[in-house]
Amino acid sequence: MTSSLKLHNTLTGQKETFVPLNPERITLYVCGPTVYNYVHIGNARPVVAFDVLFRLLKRLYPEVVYARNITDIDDKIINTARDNGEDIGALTTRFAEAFSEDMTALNTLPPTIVPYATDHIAEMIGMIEKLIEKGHAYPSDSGDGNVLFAVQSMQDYGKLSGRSLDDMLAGARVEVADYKRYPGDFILWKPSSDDQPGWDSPWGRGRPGWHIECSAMIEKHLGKVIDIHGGGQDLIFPHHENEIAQGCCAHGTDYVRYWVHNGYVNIDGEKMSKSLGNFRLVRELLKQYRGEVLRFALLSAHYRSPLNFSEDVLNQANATLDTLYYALLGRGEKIEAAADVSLADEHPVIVALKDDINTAEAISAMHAIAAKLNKAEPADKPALKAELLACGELLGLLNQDPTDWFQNKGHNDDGLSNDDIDALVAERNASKKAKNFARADEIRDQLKDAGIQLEDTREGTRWTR
RNA sequence: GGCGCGGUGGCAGAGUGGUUAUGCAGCGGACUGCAACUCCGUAAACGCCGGUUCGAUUCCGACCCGCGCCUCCA
Repeated sequence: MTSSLKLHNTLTGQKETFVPLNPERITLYVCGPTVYNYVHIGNARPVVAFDVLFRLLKRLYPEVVYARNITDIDDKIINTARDNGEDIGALTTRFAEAFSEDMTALNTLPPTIVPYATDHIAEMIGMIEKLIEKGHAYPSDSGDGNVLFAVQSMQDYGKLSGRSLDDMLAGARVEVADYKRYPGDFILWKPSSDDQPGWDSPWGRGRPGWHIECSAMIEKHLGKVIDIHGGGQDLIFPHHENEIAQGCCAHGTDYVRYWVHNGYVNIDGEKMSKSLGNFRLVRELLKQYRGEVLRFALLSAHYRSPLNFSEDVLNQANATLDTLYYALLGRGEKIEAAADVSLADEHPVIVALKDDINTAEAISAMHAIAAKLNKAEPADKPALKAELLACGELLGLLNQDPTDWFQNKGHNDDGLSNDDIDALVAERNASKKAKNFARADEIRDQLKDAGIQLEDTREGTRWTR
């Protein structure tokens, strides 16, 4: 009997055994970006975390359909385009591409489906009509073109975020507006002025509210009820709460079986956010650190814990990856990874990941394999190397050639080409042979000052940058 | 005000009612012309106060501190 996948479900606050609706076809949806600027490392956390879940699910089940949307209609987009004097379509295309590039640099697999909100306006309108029909939504009484969801029409509204309507109003931060019958009601459709993008609808020319696109795209691509819906904790309320309201009330069914939310990336103990301005763009970080370093840093803590982001964390991630890549590189001998090695169902790394995606535990297990690999007899190395690589594959790590890892750290600020270095290394070896250790050490120090380390192995000298 | 989360060794970060997390950094040793890598060994922690228990970092309660959501936000 193999252990089963367990996931923390925000709906119950418990770690639960994952029981799919249909074990032949797993459905996963993760909220993607609203494309009006570059994403920061906090935005990248769910993408990387759920990429690991996607990889794990693919290992455990025959088919996994993973959808991650692009929200390309939103007031922030409209405002940014106006400020830039840029066409909205050009803006959203530009940042959707940038997002895709950044996430590729973090070695995330492309989702099965990347639906765009503006390709699903008809589905959204259809869903809103259904909600009105069933008495869960209404066009505003003033006839101004707004359509609202009536939260009081839903028995257990607030169950995901664990709050009652009374609690929410007590916060006194809900927007009271005269087009709402109840202050907690939220917008499904809003009118557009002539200079704003809009689509014809039964309620006049307008555009969708924030939450409806996810519900409509989930129904179209994954079904009325899906297995797993992921996202950052800050989406629990109102976004996911409202998605539940829309999905459950429109379909008269459940909406999502397992809600999975990742914790924040913090800076100096505070949440990284666009509004606080304390964010670090993935794009900027990639100039200084390789994508794998960023990915490793994001995976070094459990996905639900806060992750304090700092230079220190990134440097440690880099050093730790060095250790793992050294094991793959070997002590100068060539190690060919054995072919056709697959991890046992109860392999420590798989067991760790099945326990609510415990990546820290999985990485620890990888270190154990690396240590074994370092110590192993030559005959045992190919299998261990293959095992370590297979573990890395599950986590989306260690997919580079070890020599490249050490020689191409991405920042060649030493001004030396690989050929220059090879020439100096050759000169040093000649000096060593002539017992001219002073000159040999001089060369090594010179290279060291340039950030290049030398290692003398039985198979010759190798260098790392 | 309502609801919720967390405080682990220098740093990062898992986990557990009683025996090592793990990694980075440190220290000692082996290897090396000297290094680096690797190996062997080593030190160091569970916010504070009570309670339950033979025994608590792990369970319960209070307290202190930090953070988050209730508004756009991954």
